[in-house]
Amino acid sequence: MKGQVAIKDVAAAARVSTKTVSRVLNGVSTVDPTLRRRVEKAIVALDYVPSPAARSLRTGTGSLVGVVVDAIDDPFFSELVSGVEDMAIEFGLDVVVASTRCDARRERQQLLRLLSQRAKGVILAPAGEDDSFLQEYRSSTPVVTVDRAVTGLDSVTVDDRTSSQEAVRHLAAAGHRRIGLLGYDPLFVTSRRRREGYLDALQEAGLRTDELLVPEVPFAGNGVQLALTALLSLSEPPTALFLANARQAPAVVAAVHALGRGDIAMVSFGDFSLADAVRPAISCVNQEPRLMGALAFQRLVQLFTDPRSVPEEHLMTTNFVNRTGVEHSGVNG
Amino acid sequence: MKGQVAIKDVAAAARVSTKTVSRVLNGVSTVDPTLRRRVEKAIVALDYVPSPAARSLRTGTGSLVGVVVDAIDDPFFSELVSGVEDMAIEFGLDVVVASTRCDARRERQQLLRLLSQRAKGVILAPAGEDDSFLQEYRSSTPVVTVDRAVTGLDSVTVDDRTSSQEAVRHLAAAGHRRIGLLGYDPLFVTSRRRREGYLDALQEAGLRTDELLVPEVPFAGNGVQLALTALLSLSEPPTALFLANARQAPAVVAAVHALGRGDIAMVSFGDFSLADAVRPAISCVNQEPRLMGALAFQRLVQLFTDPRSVPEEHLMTTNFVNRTGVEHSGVNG
DNA sequence: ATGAAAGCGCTAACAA
DNA sequence: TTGTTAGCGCTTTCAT
Repeated sequence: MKGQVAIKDVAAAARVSTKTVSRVLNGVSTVDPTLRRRVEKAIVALDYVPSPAARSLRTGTGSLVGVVVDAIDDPFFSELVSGVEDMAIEFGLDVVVASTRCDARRERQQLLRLLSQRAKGVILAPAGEDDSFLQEYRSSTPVVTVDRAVTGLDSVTVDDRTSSQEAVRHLAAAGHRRIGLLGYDPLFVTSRRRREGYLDALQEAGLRTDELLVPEVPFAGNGVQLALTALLSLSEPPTALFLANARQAPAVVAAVHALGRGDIAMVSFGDFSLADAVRPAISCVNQEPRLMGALAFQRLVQLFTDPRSVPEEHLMTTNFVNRTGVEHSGVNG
Repeated sequence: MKGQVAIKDVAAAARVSTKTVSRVLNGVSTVDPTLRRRVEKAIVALDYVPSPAARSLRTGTGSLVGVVVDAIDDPFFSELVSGVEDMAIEFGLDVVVASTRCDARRERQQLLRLLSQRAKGVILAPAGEDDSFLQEYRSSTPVVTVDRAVTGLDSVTVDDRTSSQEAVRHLAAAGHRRIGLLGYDPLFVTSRRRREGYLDALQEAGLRTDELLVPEVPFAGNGVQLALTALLSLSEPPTALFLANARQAPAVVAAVHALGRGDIAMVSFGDFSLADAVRPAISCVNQEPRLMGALAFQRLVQLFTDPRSVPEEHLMTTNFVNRTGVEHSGVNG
């Protein structure tokens, strides 16, 4: 518990040099089994724990992995972080979290902090558009991007466009002809892709598109409610909504219910708690954020051993959780 | 960006000693303004960033703050962590997250990791019952406990008993005479306190207590569904439920709806997403996890300067979010 | 296969 | 007020 014991104490106790202890610690195979045994015994006896600081100072890289996301209290990202942590613990690495609030400046600041901490690697949900900064950053620290891809970097993302098309297709198949898209923020690639998928589905179903049904809603802030009421007061209001932003989805659902418009069908990109409990139940594109985190971490580990490997853009498949029938089992709806 | 510049480079550029640079860095006031200026200029010019590793090695303490909680993907804790992070960023500290999964061994392991990292302080939601370990730990690292108190340690918690009483009182006032308590796990202090508050409210309303209405549900795992169906199949089933565990609350709500029993009134300890959107809407005891995190951090900062100050048990007030009327505005219910 | 010595970047003592 | 020296705990030459 004291943590005062240093490598030299272990060396003394095992009557070897500090270097031999170091070798044992790092699993160097060219150590005499007898000595190794002595060292291991001394380590246990003294309750020795190596100092990450000293190691980091010497080697230039430590046992910290950074996870930089929009916000850790966003369920999508908190699950993702949890997935990362589960993996990290297996590799004996610690997870430093940092949120960007979708602010490029803050993102930069957080990344630089991690750089000064000599983080061993970074998992990042990129907010800024400044790719050149990331490219340069990448040259000193392995980076794997999640949720949103950046060309030239490793990434783990989902196929936003196709998944969205599939989701909207369900609404069209249910007979809806006026389908709104709520949560479109052109600032984000994902958002733009989801809009494309939405348009694909409309075209596929032979429905005409209508700009009025796709209001722009800033990702941050709570303009969703406004956009929703605007949508509903159109002369030809939508009968169904595609919620393209998992973060805002619960707010929209709540607002829809508060307005007493439970008749409006909704499908969401990204699952969320109680999506199956509201009436009517809400079908979702399931992104599996936890798995996304785990995959990103695995890729990061590969980059540790092979930092110059050619960037991989891993596309995860999504699965559509259809809750169309669910509404009939309740007493409501 | 290179991060290769060390203090000696700055010293050379400013034509002072490294110690003077160090003084400027640490805001020591006894530095000649002229020299200070020169140093600051050099720092900017060289884009110098101090090495936390070296500093930590030398001083024995670094810029890392640990947050050890049950699970970071639990909305309560992810909000709490977010509150901590917001504060930490202001103090130039980094946040390391670690989850315990309510496992005492894992908690211990995570705490020891943070110890070896020489974390400057730890915010902990204690899972283990081994207080003596924590007391000893405390002697080397400042610790502030959240959600659950440990005697002898600083803590930020809510008044579980009184808050629960208030919540259950609302159910009694609505005319319910058979009120169940779901989510009781005697392993946790909070859980026991909430049960007490529940009993207080029953007594206050002159309702008889019934052990059958308070099934024990292990905190981890998903025995809630089973407990729920057991409750509902009693000869005298409850007409209302007090959900004492925010984590399981959404699952219970979903199950209740899946069973088509939207007629059952529910009140939850801890607010959750869409509690206002389900029908009937669910009133909640609001714990303000984000504020809890911020307060814990503030206390931690005090402990940095005064590590031997007498432990404070900060009790946060909760506010009851009454959504009783909400159910009438929807088309359902 | 093992060890001695140097040094990573910083700050605590001490000296000037 | 400022600088010099030493050393935090580890790993990396380089010698043995």
